[in-house]
Amino acid sequence: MVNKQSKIPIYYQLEKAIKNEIDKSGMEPHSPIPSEREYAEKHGISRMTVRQAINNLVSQGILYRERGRGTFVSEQKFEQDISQLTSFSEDMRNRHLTPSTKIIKMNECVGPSAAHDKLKRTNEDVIYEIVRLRLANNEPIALETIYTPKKLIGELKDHQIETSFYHYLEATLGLSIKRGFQSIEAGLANSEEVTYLKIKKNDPVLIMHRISFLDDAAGTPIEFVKSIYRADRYKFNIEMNR
Amino acid sequence: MVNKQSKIPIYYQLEKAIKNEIDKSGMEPHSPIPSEREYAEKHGISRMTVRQAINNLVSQGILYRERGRGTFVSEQKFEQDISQLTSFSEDMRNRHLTPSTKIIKMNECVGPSAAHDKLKRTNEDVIYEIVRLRLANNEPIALETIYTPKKLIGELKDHQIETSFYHYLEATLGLSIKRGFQSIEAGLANSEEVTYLKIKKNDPVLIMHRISFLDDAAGTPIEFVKSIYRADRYKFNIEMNR
DNA sequence: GAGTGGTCTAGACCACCGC
DNA sequence: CGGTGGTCTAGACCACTCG
Repeated sequence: MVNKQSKIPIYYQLEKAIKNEIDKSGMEPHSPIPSEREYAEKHGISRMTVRQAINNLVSQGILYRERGRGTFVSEQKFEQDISQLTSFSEDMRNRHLTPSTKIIKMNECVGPSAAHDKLKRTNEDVIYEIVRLRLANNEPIALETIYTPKKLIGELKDHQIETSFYHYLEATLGLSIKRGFQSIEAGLANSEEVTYLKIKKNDPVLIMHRISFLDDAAGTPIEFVKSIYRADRYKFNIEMNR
Repeated sequence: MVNKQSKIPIYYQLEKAIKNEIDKSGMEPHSPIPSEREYAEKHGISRMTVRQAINNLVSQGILYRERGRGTFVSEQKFEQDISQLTSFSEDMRNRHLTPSTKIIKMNECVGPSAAHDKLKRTNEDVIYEIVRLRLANNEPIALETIYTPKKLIGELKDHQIETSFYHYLEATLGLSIKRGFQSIEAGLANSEEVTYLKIKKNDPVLIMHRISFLDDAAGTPIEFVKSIYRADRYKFNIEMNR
């Protein structure tokens, strides 16, 4: 029930109440909720206020309207989760595979370099170069090179990057990643890649570049990554809206 | 100026008018637009109607509000446009290239086939198979095969698919595409691809598969596409959120 | 205090759907 | 036909910002 004396806006109370109703009473997708006029009368509020509550739920993808028919519970609640930035480890777990990591090498570099440029660092800044072999169910899938500024990461030990780098950034350092730009190309494996990925010379590979940015006002670049994926073991899946 | 007699909703007219104002008059980010009451008085409409127009622009990321201060032009206009489903033609224009198309062949097929399965069609349904060579600045970029159900598309003529298939679906047929699933792999060019794309045997290529769905309640599959991109001329760019 | 956006009311007419 | 959501009005009071 909504409380008209409360400082909390009525539309907001109603929004939460409707959401609760759907979750608790286990309403099926495509089943109708009461009409706007019913809600208005039941709570003794204006229909426009009811509409504001329902509008919010519609834009959250929880409800949908059909003119002349009514308002219904949506099927998919997570329209926002489309095309999410994921780490290799998360990606593999989504595919029901077990990720693991083998560190090939770790260097500290000063500029100038492409990585200094991409990460918007001065040439004096130290940047880690970390090369890791990524495996799924113990099969090599990708050879990955991460560049990340020491100033933001601090001293790095091997064991900290033996699992998920994203997890380390987020859980241990408390950094929050906001977004990233990826590009995906095709190419042929070079001799180093052939060795680590256990494929043949000139086998096709997917080449992924990514720059990720922190969720701060400046949108600070936090990592620049180049990954080489075995084409016979990996493909990118993307859901897109129009 | 809004027309109160028009069948087009006032809020929608105003929404477009404000958007135009911002684009045309080259308003800078963070500069204020007129207040809601000003718009209401100027057009002789209710403030609630003005709010509906502005709300839409806010949710599109074009404007932002600050309580007690006003409504302002946003910095980034296209937060929503992340990872958008785009046609080849749109994609090329975004890259400042001129797209063109050469139709290789067009068949009508009945099932069973993988396309019938993907498009959720019965074996009796006729499905178009359209093979097109896609060029940018007259250079071959991709060899594309589209499967689309005749039931939804109607009779197809060559000239209707010489430009953008999406444009034909949307502008001519009035179909609205909601979302699509894409996968991106790497592979080696086969002899047919070599010929059309003017590359060498065993050159690397990007293989893209896509299924797109209509914006109806059922989410009807409207196209299943396989595209082979020249790896030396094309890469996919994706912006992702976390 | 004047102006802004945020919330809310109590109506109204319309287009559309399903019976 | 009655019920639905879509649009719109002409007000109102509030919380907030700024000079």
